[in-house]
Amino acid sequence: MENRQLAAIFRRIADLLEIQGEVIYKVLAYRKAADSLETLPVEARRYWQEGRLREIPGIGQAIEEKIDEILRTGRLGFLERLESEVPPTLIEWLRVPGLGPKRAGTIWRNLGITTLEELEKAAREGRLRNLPGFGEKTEANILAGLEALQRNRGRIPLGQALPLAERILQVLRAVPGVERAEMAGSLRRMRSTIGDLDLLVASRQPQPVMEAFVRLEGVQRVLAQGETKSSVEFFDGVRAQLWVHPRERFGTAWQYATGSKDHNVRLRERALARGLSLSEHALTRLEDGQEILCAEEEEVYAALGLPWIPPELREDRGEIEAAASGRLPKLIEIAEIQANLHAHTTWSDGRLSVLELARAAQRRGLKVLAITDHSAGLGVAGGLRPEQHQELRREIEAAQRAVGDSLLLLHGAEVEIRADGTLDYPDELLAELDVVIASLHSGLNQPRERVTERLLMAIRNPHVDMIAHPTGRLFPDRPGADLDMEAVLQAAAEHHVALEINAHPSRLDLDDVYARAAAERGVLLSINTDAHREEDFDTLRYGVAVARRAWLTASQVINTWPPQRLLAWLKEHRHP
DNA sequence: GCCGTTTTCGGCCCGACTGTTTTCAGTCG
Repeated sequence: MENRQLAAIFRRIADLLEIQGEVIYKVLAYRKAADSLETLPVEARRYWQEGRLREIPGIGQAIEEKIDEILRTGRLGFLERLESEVPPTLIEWLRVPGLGPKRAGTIWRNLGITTLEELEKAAREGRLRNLPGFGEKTEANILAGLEALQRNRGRIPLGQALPLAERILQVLRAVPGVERAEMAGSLRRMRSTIGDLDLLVASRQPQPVMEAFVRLEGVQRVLAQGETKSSVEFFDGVRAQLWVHPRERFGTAWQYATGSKDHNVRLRERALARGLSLSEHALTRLEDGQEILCAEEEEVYAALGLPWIPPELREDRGEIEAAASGRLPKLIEIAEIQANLHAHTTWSDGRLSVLELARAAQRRGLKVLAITDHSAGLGVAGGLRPEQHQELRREIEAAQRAVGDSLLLLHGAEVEIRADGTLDYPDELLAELDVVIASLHSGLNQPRERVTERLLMAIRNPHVDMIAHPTGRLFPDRPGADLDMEAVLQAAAEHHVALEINAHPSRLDLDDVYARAAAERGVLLSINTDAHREEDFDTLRYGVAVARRAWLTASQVINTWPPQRLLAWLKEHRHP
C-alpha cells in the first residue's frame, strides 16, 4: 500500500510539472516511475532498506533521492516547492475531458482562478473564449466536459462496461459491410475499471458504421466523427469510441487499439530495432517504405519474433520478455473452474435456499459448491449462531440427496474476524466444517499494524482454509484496509491458507497485482463468486479475468482442482 | 528524468480529430 502512496506523489509531481510547462519527457519519466512503483509486487521500502531502489525500472538517481527523502522524513521538499508555484487544485482540472495541461495553465495564468467551481463559473460567463488559442467551441467543450465529470466521476466498473459493450457490438455487427466488431482497450484487457469503451470494426465502408455508432440508443453527444474514428458520450457520462479499419489491416489496428500504451510503446521499440515501424495501419519497412499488412494480431507479434500475447497480460509487466523467451504462462480459463467455494443462502443474506442454490450451481456445470453463510457476528447479514449449524448440515445433506452426485455440496461458513482478531466461532465448530472462510467486514479503517495483525491471527488459526476478499475494498467508495500485504502473503504461504479473488465486480479483491505477488510466493488462490442470487454466478468471468491479469495458471487456483484433490487439500493443509 | 547489442549524450511511438488557425497546437489514446 505504501507503494501506491509513493506512486501518487510522483503522479502529482508529473501533473504539476506538466501544467508548469516542463518538457514532456521529464513529466513522462515521473509517470513511468509511478507506474513502476504501483505494480511492484514488493514494498519499495524493502528495496530502499537494501539500497537497491535503482533496480526498479524507471527509477534513477533523482527519483531515488526523492524516495529516500520521503521514507526518511515523511516529506518531500521538491513537491512542497512545486505546490507553492502551481496551485495543486489545478490537477482536478485535468480530469475534465477536453481540458489538458496546456489550456489549464493558460486559464490559470490569465484569469488567476484555481478551483473547479471558479472554472465552471468562468466558462459560463464566457470568459474563456477570448484567451489565446481559445474560442467559443473550446469554451463550450470545457463546459460539457465539466458536466460529464459531474455525471460520471472517473472510471466505471468492468461489470458495468462489459455488458454495455457487448450490446453495442451486437448493433454494429448488424450493420451492412461489417466483417468484424470487437472490444479493445482496457475492456479487452479486462481491467477492473474502465475509462471509456474502445471498440473496433473491420469494414470497407466506414460511413454507415459511424452513422450507426453515433445514433446508438442513449447517445447524448457526438464528441468526434471522422473517417476512421468517432467517439460519443452517453447520457450517464460514459464515453465510447470506435475505430474502423479494412479487414486486411485489422490485426495491427486491433493490437494498437487494445494497448496498453506502455505495451505498445515497447512493441514499437522492438519493431524499430528490427527495421520496422509499427502503426495501427501496418508494419512498414524503414529501408524501402514497404508496408506489411496484418489481418490478424498473431501476424503482428510474429513479425516481431513473438508469440501472440493474451490481452490481459499487455501491461508491460514483463510479458514481452516472457514471450520472447518462451516463458508465457498458460493462463487459467473459465472452463477450468469446477468449484465455487463461497456462496450464501437464505440462512444469512442470500436469496436462495440451499437446494435452489445447488440447482443453480448444477445448471452452470459446477462440480463442487460450498455453502458458506455468514456467522452471527456480522449482524447486518443475519448470520448463523453456532448451534444452528446442525440444522444447516441436515438441510445440506438433504439437498445433496436431491441433486445427486454430479455436484458435491460442502458445509462451510464465512466466519467474521472480530475487531480484536478472534474468530466468531469456537474452534470445535470450525473443526467440524468442511470449509472455513475468514473475512473482515468491519474495522477496516484500523491502523495498519492492528488490521494486519487481525488478519494474521485468522491465518494462523489451524482451521481456517481461506481468507475472503482480503482487503475489503468496495468499488468505488471504499479503498480497503491498509494491510501490510507482504506479511499477509508470507503468513498465508507458511500456514497453507488460500487467498480469495472475489469475483464480484465491486470487489475484485485480491486485485491482479497482489494476486500475482501471492502466487509468486507459493500462496494458493481461490476464485469465488460470493453468490447471493443466481445471477451472481455470472460474475465468475470477472474473477477469472483478475487471475489471468495476475499471470495465474489453473494449478495455482484451487477451484480448478478435481473434487477429490480439493477435498484432500481441505483435510490435509490444516495439519501439514 | 531515465537509459544504453550501433549511444554516458541524445534520444525518448505514432497518428486521428478538433478548433483556432493560415500551417499548427492541444488533446486523446
